[in-house]
Amino acid sequence: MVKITDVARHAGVSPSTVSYALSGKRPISEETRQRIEASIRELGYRPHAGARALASSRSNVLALVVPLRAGIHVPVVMQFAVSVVTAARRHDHDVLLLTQEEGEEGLRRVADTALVDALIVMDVQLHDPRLPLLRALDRPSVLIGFPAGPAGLTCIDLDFKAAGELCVERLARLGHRVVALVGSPPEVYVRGTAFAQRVVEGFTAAADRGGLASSVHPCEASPAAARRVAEQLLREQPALTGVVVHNEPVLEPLIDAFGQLGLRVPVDLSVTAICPDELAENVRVPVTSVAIPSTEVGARAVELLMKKLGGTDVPEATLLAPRLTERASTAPRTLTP
Amino acid sequence: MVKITDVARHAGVSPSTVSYALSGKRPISEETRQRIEASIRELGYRPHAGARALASSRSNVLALVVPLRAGIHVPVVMQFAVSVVTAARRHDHDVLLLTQEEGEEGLRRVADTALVDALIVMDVQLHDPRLPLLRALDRPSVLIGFPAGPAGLTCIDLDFKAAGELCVERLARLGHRVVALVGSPPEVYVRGTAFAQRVVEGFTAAADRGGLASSVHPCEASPAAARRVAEQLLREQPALTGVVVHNEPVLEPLIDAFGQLGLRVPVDLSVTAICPDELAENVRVPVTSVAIPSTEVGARAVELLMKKLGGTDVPEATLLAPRLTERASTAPRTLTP
DNA sequence: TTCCCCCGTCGAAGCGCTTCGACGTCACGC
DNA sequence: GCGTGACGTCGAAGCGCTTCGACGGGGGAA
Repeated sequence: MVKITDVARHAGVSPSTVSYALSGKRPISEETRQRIEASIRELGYRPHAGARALASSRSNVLALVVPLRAGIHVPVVMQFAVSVVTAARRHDHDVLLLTQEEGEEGLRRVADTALVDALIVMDVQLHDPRLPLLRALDRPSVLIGFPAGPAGLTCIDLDFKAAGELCVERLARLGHRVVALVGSPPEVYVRGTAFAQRVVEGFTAAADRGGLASSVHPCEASPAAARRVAEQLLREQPALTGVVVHNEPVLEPLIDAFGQLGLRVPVDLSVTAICPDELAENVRVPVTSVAIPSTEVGARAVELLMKKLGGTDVPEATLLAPRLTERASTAPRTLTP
Repeated sequence: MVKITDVARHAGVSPSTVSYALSGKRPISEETRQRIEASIRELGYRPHAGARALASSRSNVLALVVPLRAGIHVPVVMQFAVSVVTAARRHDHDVLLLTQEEGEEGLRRVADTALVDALIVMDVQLHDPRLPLLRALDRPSVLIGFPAGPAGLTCIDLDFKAAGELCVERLARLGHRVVALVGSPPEVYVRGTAFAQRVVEGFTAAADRGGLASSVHPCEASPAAARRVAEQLLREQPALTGVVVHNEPVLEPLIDAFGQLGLRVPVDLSVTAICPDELAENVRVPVTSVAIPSTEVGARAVELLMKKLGGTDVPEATLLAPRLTERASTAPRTLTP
């Protein structure tokens, strides 16, 4: 293994000079720097991560805690993880993958052993048991999602409430007066996943504001459940013409079910969704949707963390404005005379 | 921060004794060990990962390289990643997440800086540019998937060839004489992804062996492409009664398309698939399938790596036998008189 | 009883890097 | 012309842990 002393000897300088040339923490003459860089290349030098971490008390590793639970859409998680890794690399950091399963103990472990410098936590619950720990930890963290009491924490997410509102407003502007929300599986609400609830809030608020009749229907992530919900909607709200879907796996089955029940999208029924663009585009009828900007959230989370590591203050809350893309699943309400 | 010397003082022993008590590399009397463990708990001691890595030249971190490409089924990757993390934790290791994008340079970096002790590489291509590097690296690695020349490497995967055979044999036993394989998107074959090709090999070999008429059809991952393939199959092989699908996103759309073309599954057409059980179970018609055992592959990959790290020899190739689960999509061929 | 060896523990020497203080040199201002 | 910084570099002191060699003591073999 080639070490910093080898480089130093080869370049005719002291090890500390090599270190400073690498870190830029002290001025080094252009000429010396060139010589050092040449030696590094020639010898193929790579600083030892452990030694560096020990001496500098910085590991240049971020922890990313991913959820495993039922009812969350896996591709979104993956896309998010990839964007975190990519963003982290831009800042010369790596990413350690932790599962939710490890829980608080896992967070404490990687933080206390100085394995990581900072943490990103996904799938935050309204009353997440990890919150006190994250507040107490000496390492900065960023949460994806908003808990009930976000004070003292840094949180970022799509503004799901605004997303819910946006979907309803879109339908209202198209003339729809009776709308329904097909939401996440019941267990997601039961455990208090913030984003699911916020969609409901936004949906309901916008419907009330606009004087629309509305209802909310949690739905299991199966085609059969989708079918049941479709039947129920028809039975209970025969005047229904607008549906908002916030449940990825059910989007396509639901549209199919409506079709089989004699409701054509968008002729008889307009559908909007909150889901990844990729999904919205690949349904039989491309769906007007608010995108889940996982890539942007991931990148922004890393930026926030880097600022915090650098000692800069960052806002406690970052809400990304929803953007709705018009596709083929929405149309003005057909007025029945 | 509480360090090993603090624990040592508190327990009335020397730091080295604490270290040995922790690692078990030298015998420590039961009584002393108890005292040390009590001190550790009381003081909340956690060994500093960097210091440990520096002194022991073991970071206790594994690198996991995940693919990002088109045509691979994301939930499988995620499930695999989670199983690697879980298995690694059982061996007191953590997992560093790398993206394919980082390429060879990324592998070299984490290996040469001693950030990781070993590597797991997913989505190996037949002529993967990373192979020479992996052979040359001083750290052990395990590949998920088999390249063209696996000598000197440790590889593990589902036996996709056997899986292809199994699907055909099942159809043959049910009396089907004309079969087709709907495979991965063309680009997957173009770039030489081994597992896709092996399915084709197995499929073709078994069909030939059984004297079945067969054809192979790569297929884009979109409902429209599925529909086109279905139409093409009907046109070109009117006697077709058995289909093997190795393309997750297309499984359901394909069955739908057949339905719309007047072919009922399994009455007119038997379908088997190679895909995650979770998907096979959630199609309109639950599909008889060979599962992709991502969880098992992940866990086994970690075990292999641990053995290699421990100096034990491991087999170069580990092929997991395919297992077919009978569901509703297969039936004996209806003999037309 | 004596010798030897093994058990349990200690002390010290690093692992490879960063960082702090120090020092010489040069340019600039007064 | 001399003080005063700033610049560029060096040496040494760790960072917290593991590990090697050593050593005292006790038990078994001879």
